[in-house]
Amino acid sequence: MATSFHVSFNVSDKLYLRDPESSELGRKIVQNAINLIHSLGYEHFTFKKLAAEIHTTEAGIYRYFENKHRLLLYILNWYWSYLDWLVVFQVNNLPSYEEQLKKILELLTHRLPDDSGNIAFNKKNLNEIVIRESNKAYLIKEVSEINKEQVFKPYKELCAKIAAIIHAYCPNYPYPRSLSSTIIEEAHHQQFFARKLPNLTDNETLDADAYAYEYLHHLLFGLLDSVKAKAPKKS
Amino acid sequence: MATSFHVSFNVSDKLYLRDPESSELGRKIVQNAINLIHSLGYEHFTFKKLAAEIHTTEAGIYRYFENKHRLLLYILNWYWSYLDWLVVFQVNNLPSYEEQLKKILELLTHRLPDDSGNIAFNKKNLNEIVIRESNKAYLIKEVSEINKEQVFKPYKELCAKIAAIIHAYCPNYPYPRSLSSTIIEEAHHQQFFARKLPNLTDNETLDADAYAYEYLHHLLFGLLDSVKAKAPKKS
DNA sequence: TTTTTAATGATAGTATTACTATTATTTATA
DNA sequence: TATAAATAATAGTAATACTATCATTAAAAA
Repeated sequence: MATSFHVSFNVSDKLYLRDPESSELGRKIVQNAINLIHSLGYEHFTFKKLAAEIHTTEAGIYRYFENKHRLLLYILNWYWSYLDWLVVFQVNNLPSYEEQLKKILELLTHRLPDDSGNIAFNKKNLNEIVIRESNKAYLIKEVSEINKEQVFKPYKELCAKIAAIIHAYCPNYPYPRSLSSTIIEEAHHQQFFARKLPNLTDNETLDADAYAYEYLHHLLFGLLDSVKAKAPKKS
Repeated sequence: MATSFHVSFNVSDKLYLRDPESSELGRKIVQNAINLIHSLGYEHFTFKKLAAEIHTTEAGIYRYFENKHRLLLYILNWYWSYLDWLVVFQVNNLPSYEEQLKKILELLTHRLPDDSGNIAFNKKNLNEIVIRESNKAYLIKEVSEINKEQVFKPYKELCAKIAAIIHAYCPNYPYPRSLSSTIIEEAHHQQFFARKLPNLTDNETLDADAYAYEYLHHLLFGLLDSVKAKAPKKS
């Protein structure tokens, strides 16, 4: 409500039954859900276990979220909205599109910066559940129905924002949105692979996040610069 | 056993309790699982529903597979092994590495060819569950433990095979394996997005599979050719 | 301050899921 | 023909994914 950037953001009110930002219990649910999904994995995470963790009851959590998928979506929407906000405030004012794209790669491959505002969530855990669980939010049979409820809006907006910068950097590139979604997805996948299934990557020495950055940097600029070179400025 | 390429392939025997290729019931389980996962979605798919479908009992299915995740892994391993086989027999003999890579993109973005052998599975359904469900096989907390049981070997081998062709086409490219896994993953994601969340892509006119092919073709060759151009042959 | 409302806590209960166990029956093999 | 192996039929358990009810507490309105 206030102009402080606090947290509600764009998160669709379709995602919850009662706004978890509006109460202490609500905030505890989300905070602890992040940590519990992180430690158990989404499949083994249940409302009953979460309730035990925060000394409330299962029914108490059901008053806030219809089911655990909605809660996951809520967390991811928060993350996507927050990244979007970071793009607006930490990226758009950088002097060149190249710098902007580099900064975006950094944001996508590294955990959320610590400095930023009054955020109660464990950023390391949040980052790791985004990497491991975010695909489960949309790779489902019901994707088209829930898409009507705007629950992917923050993801689409983030994707569009990055696509716009790609387009600005290289107006001739014909697939800015697909490249944007590819960068987002692979920022997560390549980190996951580098950590858990390293044969699927070429990493040998770097941390997973640094590796994903290097790889995507090379891919993004290799591709875009070659397109720029082929179709030189008309002016 | 025979040299006919039938189906058992590389699929690790850790994946099943009793080999589903060894009996009529086993084959029915896998065949119908593909169709039922396709129509219900992995999350709503249960052994009880599958048992009803093929007029057997839940316990009967548990004799073949420990749980539905193992069954999914079995199906995916079959798919990855089969693709690997296709790469060996339909790709490696093509006259140029460029042709080979194009053929691989075609195989990754289009459903399995109909001609190929005595395959009882519904290829359209198989292809669609690979697109929608394959991430759920490895984006899990227990990935490292199950990885020890070799259950991702076919995926890694496929990835390595494609990486080798990428390397042959462009020896200077420093990330052939990551690019290979990216191509595989995005062949599926971009198709899914083009169908279900089209704002995440730039597709307007093509079928999802054709779009994914075009996009990845442009990405792969745009990138590799620019690397080739930068570091010309030393000979 | 009292009244009303809203949120929470405590408890119970149901249908489905994810299994395991047992025993009888059928089918294949020795 | 005996033996073993696979399947069918049935039952049962613990956990999951919810819904419902009612008492208590805290917050807001009168």
